[in-house]
Amino acid sequence: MRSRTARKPETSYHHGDLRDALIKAALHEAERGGAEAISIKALAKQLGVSQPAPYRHFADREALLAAVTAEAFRQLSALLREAMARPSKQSKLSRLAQATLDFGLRRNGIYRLMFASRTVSCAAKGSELHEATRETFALVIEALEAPAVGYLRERQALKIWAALHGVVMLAEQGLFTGEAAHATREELVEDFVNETKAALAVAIKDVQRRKKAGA
Amino acid sequence: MRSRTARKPETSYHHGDLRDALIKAALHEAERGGAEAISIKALAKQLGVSQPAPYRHFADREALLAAVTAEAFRQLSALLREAMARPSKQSKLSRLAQATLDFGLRRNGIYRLMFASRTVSCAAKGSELHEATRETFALVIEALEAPAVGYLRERQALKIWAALHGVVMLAEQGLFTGEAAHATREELVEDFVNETKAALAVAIKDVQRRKKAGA
DNA sequence: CATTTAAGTTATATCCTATTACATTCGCGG
DNA sequence: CCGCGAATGTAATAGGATATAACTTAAATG
Repeated sequence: MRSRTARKPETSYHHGDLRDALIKAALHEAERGGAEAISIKALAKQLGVSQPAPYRHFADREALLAAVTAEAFRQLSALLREAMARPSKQSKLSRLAQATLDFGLRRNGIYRLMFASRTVSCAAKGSELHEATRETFALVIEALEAPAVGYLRERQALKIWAALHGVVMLAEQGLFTGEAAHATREELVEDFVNETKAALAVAIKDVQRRKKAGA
Repeated sequence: MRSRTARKPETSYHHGDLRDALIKAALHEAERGGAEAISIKALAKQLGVSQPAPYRHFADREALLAAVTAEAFRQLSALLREAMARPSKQSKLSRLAQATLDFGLRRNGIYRLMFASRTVSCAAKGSELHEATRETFALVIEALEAPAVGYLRERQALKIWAALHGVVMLAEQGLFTGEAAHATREELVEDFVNETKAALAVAIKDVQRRKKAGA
C-alpha cells in the first residue's frame, strides 16, 4: 500500500525518500501540464502519504517548484552534454542546438517551468536552482568551441541561447504550422547556428589581428 | 458602492459592462503576477459584483485568460504600430524590435501570459485570440519593409520574432545581470535586427538575379 | 536504552473554481 | 404602456487546493 514507487518502501509510516520522490513525480506531472499541473495534494496521494507530509520537505509550493526546476536544468544539462559528446559529422553547437529544440518541444511542460515562469528569476544567487542554470549556460559557451575572446564569446552564447528559446516558444505557439510554415523549426535553428559560427569566426580573427598589430 | 471603476455605474444590480471591466482589471492584475495572479473571485470583489457573476461572461477561467491574452496582443499591436509610425532615424524593424523588448520587460507578467502559457497554442483557428496573434505577426512582416520574395520574407520575420522573444526570456531570467552581462539586451536586439536586414538583402538580390537569368 | 529529532498524521482554516436555483432588470413586440 | 423572455446578477453550496497547528511514530545517537 505504501509502494507505487517502491523506492525504499521499508516498514511503513516513513516513506524513506519522500523528498526525492516528490520531485520526480512532480517532474512527471509537469511534463504535460507545466507548473499548474503540479498539485502538492495530488502528489501526496499518488505517493501514498498524507496531504501535509510534503511540507516537511518544502516550505511551500514555490520551494517545491524551485527544486523541480533545478532538477529539470540538471537533466537538460545531462542531455546537452550527451549530445555534445556523441560522435557526429555535425558541430557541437549544432548538436546542442537541436537537442535543446528537441527538449523544448518534447518536454514542453517542463521547459515552460524552466524558462517561462518567474521561479528562476526569483532564485537567490547561491541557490541550487541558480547554480543549475549557470551550469547549463556554461555548456552553451563550451559548445561554441571557441577561445575566450574578450566578452565576445559569452555574447555569442547569449545570442544563440536566446534564439533557440525563441524558436521553441514560437513553435509551441503554432507559428510553424499551417500556412505560416515557411520554414521548419530545425531549419531556423540551423540558420542561427551558422550565423553564430560566422560571427564568432569574424570576432576571433579580429582579435588576432588586433593582437598582431599591438605586438 | 457599485463603482470603483465607475464605468457606466447606472442604477445598480447590473454593472453595465462587466465583461470589459473584467478583462481590463485582469490585465492589470497580470501585469505583475502573470496568469496566476488572475483570480476570478478577487476580480469580482474588486468590481463590486458577486463572485459567480463573471461566469455569465466567461465559461471558465481559461476563457477569461484567452480574452485577456487577446486584448494584450491587440495592445502590443497598437504599440508596435505606433513605434513603426513614429518618425525616426532608425529603421522600422529596429523600432519594432526595441518596442517589443520594452513591452516584454516592462509588462512582463502580461508578456508571459501571451508567449509562455498554453493559452495561445490551444486557441482555435478562427478565435479572437488566434486572429490577434496573427495580426501582431503581420506587423513583424511589415516592419521588414521588404517585397514578398517566396517564403523568405516570412522566414526572416519568424527568425527575428523568435530572437526577440529569446532575449526577453533570458533577460527576465537574469542572464544579462551581474557577471554574465557581456552585452546589453538592447545591443543583442540590434545585432539580430542587423543580421535580419543583411539576410533579407541577400535574399532579395538572389531572387532578382534569378529572375533576370530566367527572363 | 533513553531521549532528542526527523518525518508523518489528523484536524482545521482559508481561498479558489464552478454549478444550481433563484431574482432582477432590460428591451422589444403587441 | 405593459408584459414577457432573455440577459445579467445573487445566494447557497460543493469540491479541491494551499497551508498551519497539534499530536504521533520511528530513527538515530550518545
